[in-house]
Amino acid sequence: MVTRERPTLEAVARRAGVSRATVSRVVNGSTSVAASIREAVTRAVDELGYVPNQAARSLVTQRTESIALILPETANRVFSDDLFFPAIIRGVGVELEAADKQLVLMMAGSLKSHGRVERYAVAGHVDGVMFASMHGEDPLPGTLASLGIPVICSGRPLSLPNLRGTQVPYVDVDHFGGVCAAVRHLVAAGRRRIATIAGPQDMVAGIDRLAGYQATLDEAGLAQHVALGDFTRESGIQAMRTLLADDPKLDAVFVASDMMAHGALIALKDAGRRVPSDVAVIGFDDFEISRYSDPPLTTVRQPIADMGRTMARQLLRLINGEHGLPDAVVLPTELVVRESA
Amino acid sequence: MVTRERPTLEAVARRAGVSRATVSRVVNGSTSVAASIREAVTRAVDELGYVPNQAARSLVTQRTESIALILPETANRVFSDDLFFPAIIRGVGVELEAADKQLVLMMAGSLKSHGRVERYAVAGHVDGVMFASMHGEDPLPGTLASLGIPVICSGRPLSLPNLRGTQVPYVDVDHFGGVCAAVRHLVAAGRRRIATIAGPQDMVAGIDRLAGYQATLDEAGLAQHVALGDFTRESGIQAMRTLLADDPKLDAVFVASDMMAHGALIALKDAGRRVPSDVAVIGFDDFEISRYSDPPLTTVRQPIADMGRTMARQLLRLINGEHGLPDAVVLPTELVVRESA
DNA sequence: AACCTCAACTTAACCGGTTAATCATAGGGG
DNA sequence: CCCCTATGATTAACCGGTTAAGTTGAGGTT
Repeated sequence: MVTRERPTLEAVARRAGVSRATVSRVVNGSTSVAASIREAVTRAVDELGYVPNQAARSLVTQRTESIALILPETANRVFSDDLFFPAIIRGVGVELEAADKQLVLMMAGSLKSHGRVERYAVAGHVDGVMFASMHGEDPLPGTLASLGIPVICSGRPLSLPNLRGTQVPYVDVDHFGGVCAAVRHLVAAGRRRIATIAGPQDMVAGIDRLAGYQATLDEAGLAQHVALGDFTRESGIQAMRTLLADDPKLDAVFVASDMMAHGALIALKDAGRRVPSDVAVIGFDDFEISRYSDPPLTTVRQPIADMGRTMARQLLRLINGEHGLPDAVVLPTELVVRESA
Repeated sequence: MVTRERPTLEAVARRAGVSRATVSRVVNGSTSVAASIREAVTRAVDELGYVPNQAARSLVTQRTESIALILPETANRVFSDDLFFPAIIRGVGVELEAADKQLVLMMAGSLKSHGRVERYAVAGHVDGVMFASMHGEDPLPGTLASLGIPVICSGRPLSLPNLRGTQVPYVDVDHFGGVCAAVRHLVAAGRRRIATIAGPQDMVAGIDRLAGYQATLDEAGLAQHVALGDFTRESGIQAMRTLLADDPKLDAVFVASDMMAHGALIALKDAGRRVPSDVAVIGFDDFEISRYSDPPLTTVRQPIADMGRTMARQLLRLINGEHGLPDAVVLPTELVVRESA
């Protein structure tokens, strides 16, 4: 294993018979270098296989060309996270690759890791930080932002008001609108006893989706039946059983996540109900598995990868010091009608 | 947005009334610093909120304290990748966090991105590189290794022999053993017409699993029926139909991935076969969804997160210059018996 | 008291780039 | 013919750490 010495600017300069500064200019594509010299330098670079040392470069430029993505590694991580984060990562990755930035992934659940993340960002190891759907009210984004570090969140952060004036910009999807479309679809189909399985009320996704359900039922003048779940399939099963016990004659249920919706389908089948004839079911997410459930699930599609891309784009702008960026970007959701409703 | 000046070593030194070198020693936990001085420095560090500048540090130490994980962003990415990579990432993340290293994620599919990855690694931006299950014969791991960069692969790399003597170490699971256990289970249950849906033959997972099937059937003196899939559910459906058409009386099928196994279940139901009474089905992966399929899937569990952890551990050792590391670590697989076989 | 040792600190060189300030040279204007 | 100005290169300072080499002084020897 030969740890071959890597050529430095100096070496290239000597070989090309010019100064370090000139080589630096050529490498960074500066104008005002004579064509002949430029060509000589380029040749030397190729011959030696020169690659700039990023550490040296960032030391002086104060830029690292990399971005951190923080994933919440919470105690109660749920399976659907494993369907959500890859899509986010993919979206982010595409956009960063185009901008030739690197993606640094960090998990942050414990307080200890919070410190780690903060120190890391503050140490100037990254040019900006993205947070993927935090649970609860996490102070970290605000803290970093108030330290002058470019930050963006996926999912509207909870408790925005009192962050000492530091508004953390975010990208989210239109939970509310999507749910309204879903519930109206149920109403329009003549359903009148429409229940919901809501998500955890410490997450925006949980809160907003429940709000959408409530608003639409109010609008239609129908009674509400709410059960709570935590986005897991198992909790969907439990919640569905509870709802059936409370109101055996319910004829539809809007479920705040696909994973819970699958749980609901299982519970309904166990209870001898047919979907959609007895009970209509609509989920939220449009994960791939929902195309293959029994019956295929009608659901609200959220553009997850797009969220990742948008986050990355916004953050890059922030880093470039662009002004007048929106505090919030809300991407549209869309009702995908299959067979369950 | 106040981009507050970060304090430097110099500032801390002035405040504590000592030299930069002394502060550096304290920060790095060197011995041979008087307790009183150490305490004064620590206080200054706290008061100023000093955090070392990583760029400056790596410039001299030639270490970045970060590790790259390369994911293949192939044209035909399949859904099961989204179940596989998060687990790998989680495993890797846990191990790196414990070692206080950072994880840099890179996608590498196109040739262009190959160059990007190579340049990045060569630029000394990371201390080592991990490759997650590459498709086909990818020269990149070998290239980097021969450049003296610590490298490790998840999944035995194809075409090892001719890499100019550079053997790339890897971590893999015991595909062969797992499949043997699965197929023997079928044989022991009295199944005699055992088909298989194999994975793509340009991936070790595809190749080894087919080999396991073939070896076990040889051993049992049974005839082989092979159909090929590409690890997608859709291809599982197709392959199962083909197998049924070829041999309507088959009584078992080993499927090389859970996702394809679900496809097979769908196709079998469509064809009016009951599982497991008519046809037994065994998959490979043990993804969470397989606990909830209809019927719950008997499958071979592979410890994916463990693979990530092991990869990270091995790579860290490699980076630390430990000798006598095994070229290969093969983790055990385990048959999980549910209801489909 | 002079000398040596050794622990603990400081000095200064260095890592590999960027870039402001400086300098050389050729061309144009008076 | 001389001076001034561009143009394009070089010089050198700097980024913020680490660490080898050098300095200082307290304590132990003889």
